[in-house]
Amino acid sequence: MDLLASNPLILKLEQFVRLSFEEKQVLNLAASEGVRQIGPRGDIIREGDRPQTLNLVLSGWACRYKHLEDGRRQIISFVLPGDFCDSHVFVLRQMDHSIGSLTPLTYAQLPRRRVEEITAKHPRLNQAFLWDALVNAAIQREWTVSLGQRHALERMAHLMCEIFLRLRGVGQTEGNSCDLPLTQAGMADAMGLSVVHVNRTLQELRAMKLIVLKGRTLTIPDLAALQDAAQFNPNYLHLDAEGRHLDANN
Amino acid sequence: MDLLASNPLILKLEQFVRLSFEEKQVLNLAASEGVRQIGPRGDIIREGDRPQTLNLVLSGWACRYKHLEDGRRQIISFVLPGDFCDSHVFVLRQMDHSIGSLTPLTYAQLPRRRVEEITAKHPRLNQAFLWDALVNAAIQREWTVSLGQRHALERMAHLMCEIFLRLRGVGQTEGNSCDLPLTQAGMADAMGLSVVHVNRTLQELRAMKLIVLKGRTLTIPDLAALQDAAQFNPNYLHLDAEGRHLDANN
DNA sequence: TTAAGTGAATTACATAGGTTAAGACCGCAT
DNA sequence: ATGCGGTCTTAACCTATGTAATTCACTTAA
Repeated sequence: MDLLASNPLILKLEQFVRLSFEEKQVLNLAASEGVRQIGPRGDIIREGDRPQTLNLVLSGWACRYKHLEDGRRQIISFVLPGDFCDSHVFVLRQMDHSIGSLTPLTYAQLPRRRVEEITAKHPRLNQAFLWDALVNAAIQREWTVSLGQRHALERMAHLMCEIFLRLRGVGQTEGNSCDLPLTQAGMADAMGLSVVHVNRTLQELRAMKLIVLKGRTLTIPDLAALQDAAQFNPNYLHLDAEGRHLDANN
Repeated sequence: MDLLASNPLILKLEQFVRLSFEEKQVLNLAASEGVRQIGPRGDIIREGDRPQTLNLVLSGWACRYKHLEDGRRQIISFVLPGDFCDSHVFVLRQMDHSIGSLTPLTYAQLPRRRVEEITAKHPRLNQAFLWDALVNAAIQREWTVSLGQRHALERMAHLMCEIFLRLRGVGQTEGNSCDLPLTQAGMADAMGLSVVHVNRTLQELRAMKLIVLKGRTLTIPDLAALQDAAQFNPNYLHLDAEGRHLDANN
């Protein structure tokens, strides 16, 4: 397995800090232990669980979600390759939400002790994990803005910009295309819209030539145009080049 | 100043971990240095800023918010007494949102070095700060659920349950009443509703006898009933008694 | 080869919530 | 006391989005 070149966690963190060879080795080792697989529509963790491991997604998509009592469901965020399922959970008693797979999923299950060991020995990795957690918080804030203020069309366009850029950061895009393994029902749960309206909105985005969506493949012919339609400002992803200030000493 | 008894940060953190006398002293000292005041409707930090200090709210309310280009505005979260304005910001380059005061505000401005010193010397405080940050993330996730799935009435009821419980945790309630220094326009910006609809919804909550709202005082005659109306489950605030497992050794 | 299941698309209709506008109320500065 | 700006309230009307139901395409499984 050629993890050295393709470990999505490394690719992601290197958007923030250049890692030393040793640090990369540590991450690769971690990502090769305790690897699990599950099919689509499975739960990795359920609300109420008290996980003693940290899960790192290596390939496939998952999502955080929460059900209301009457069956309504909200997808809270997408967990993409290179993302942790439950960073720092050890501090809280129980999960306050569930995490489920949207596609077949490969993930590494790291025991608590292993995580603590890595962060203790490698302060810069620890720093990078913190950066990652802060970016996730920023994404969650941006979802608040989308759900609160953006109309259906803007909201969908915004989500697609975000997903495309996040996937690009972990080497999962090809040109202006990427995978979008979401059903319209999935999009609906994520955006707080009905399935019918998701469909309408998708048609509209297609008619405007802002997206091409065939099967599970999303193509964005003109990213700048899509960003405009979404009022998308990438600052919250904190990918600014200036972020690369913590150079490794190798 | 009798901070020992009333420092809201200490009150909040002690919901999670019992602090030693020394740890409390450290927090009190921090909260008494560099104290600032500003009036209502001022900005403490603006999107794009690169803060070199950490602000701790001692009294009054603030909010995180973001503007869209056409003037729409979303309040992303409320910053209450005992809350940090910008935890861990040092890691990110720039603020991706602004923080403004909703009332006259007192806050302590801690220089970066001071914060790093405290977390380095007092691991349990560091742990408690982490708990706090994780609870904030959980609150943000719950807002995602509210904005995505809950109808206006549930959403308003939910917000009021949350605010009441958060304020109770820092000793800012009296019986079943608390301060609610929000205009209806403020609520609208927070809940993604129009002012008119906030007004309608408030009338409805009043008619159902779920809340009494006079001036800036909110009274909740029957918290359980309000929670029901909101489908409110407090688990995401992580206040479970079991959380008190990290007892101090004093 | 069919049957069953899932996802996409489309139509007709219903409604929660938005918009605009106008009064009423209240504190405050002159 | 007067006027003024902020806030709340209400009304009339409008629209973005939801609901329900149907059809079509495609896959899988027997």
